[in-house]
Amino acid sequence: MHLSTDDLTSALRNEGFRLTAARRAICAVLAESHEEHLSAVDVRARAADRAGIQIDQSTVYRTLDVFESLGWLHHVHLGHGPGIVHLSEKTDHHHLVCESCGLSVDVPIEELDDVFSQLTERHGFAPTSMHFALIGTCKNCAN
Amino acid sequence: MHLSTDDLTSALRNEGFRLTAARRAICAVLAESHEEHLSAVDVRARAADRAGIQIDQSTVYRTLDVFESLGWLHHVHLGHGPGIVHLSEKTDHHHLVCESCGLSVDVPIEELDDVFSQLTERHGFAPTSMHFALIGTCKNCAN
DNA sequence: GTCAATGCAAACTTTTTGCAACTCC
DNA sequence: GGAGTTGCAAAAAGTTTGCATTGAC
Repeated sequence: MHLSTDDLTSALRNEGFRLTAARRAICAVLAESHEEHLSAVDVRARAADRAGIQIDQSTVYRTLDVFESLGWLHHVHLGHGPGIVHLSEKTDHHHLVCESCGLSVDVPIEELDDVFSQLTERHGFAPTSMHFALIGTCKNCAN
Repeated sequence: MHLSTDDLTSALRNEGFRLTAARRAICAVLAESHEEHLSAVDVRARAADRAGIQIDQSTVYRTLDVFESLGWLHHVHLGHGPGIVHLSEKTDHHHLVCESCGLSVDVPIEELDDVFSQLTERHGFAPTSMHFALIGTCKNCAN
């Protein structure tokens, strides 16, 4: 169900990219970051730590770019500050961020189908990308 | 209906802030930027131009911060790049940005009431801030 | 005269880029 | 061996901050 590190590394190879220690480590971090919100900086720290090597931040950005251009990865913005990365295979979801407590809730995109198709009907606009979070107030903070 | 430059400047004074040439010019630019999407850099350029004085970018940021902390102004993100500013009095609206052509459509928040209250019912989450645009595909680009 | 506001320069954060050195295939 | 990758250093973009000077009231 979830992509493994090997899935990612061999897919990279299949696409004609070279496998380096840095890339292997980054693949591993992404494969393991199931529900986490990791920034590129986080990815670098973890990958370097995990593989016991040093990896430059620019290498991470470049590798994430490769993944993103292959459509395997997306980055989203939950607020100001760094974007966070997501393997695309993870169930597509929108991010709802509570402006009061900062809590971030993932809502599977299917659950927004009705909501979004209303938008499309009324405004001819079909939301396609969950690139920016929706900011609001969560249940707890509403009380 | 719309706030005038004088509304803004005298409101500033009433709040105990000092009126400077820079602030007057910035107020004028904001009051006149009805449906436009101006960044802080745009505001600086226009205000300086309009008043025939030089205004530092940091002054603009500081003044916009004052307005924002008074709740008179919001800044929103339509995509990567600079945030854009809005007087709060302008009808509240959400921004729909077409990822294909870049077109940005403003949707009055009332028209999203149904859509958003569904979200609240189902996910206990009430969207309150239009801080980030919704990214998708517009009618034209869908064809 | 005081204190808020400004300009200027410098720092900051996140991300991108140029380039020589390296190393994967 | 040769092209794809890397690290390093520097730049870029947007925004924030420190501080001495200015100017509003």
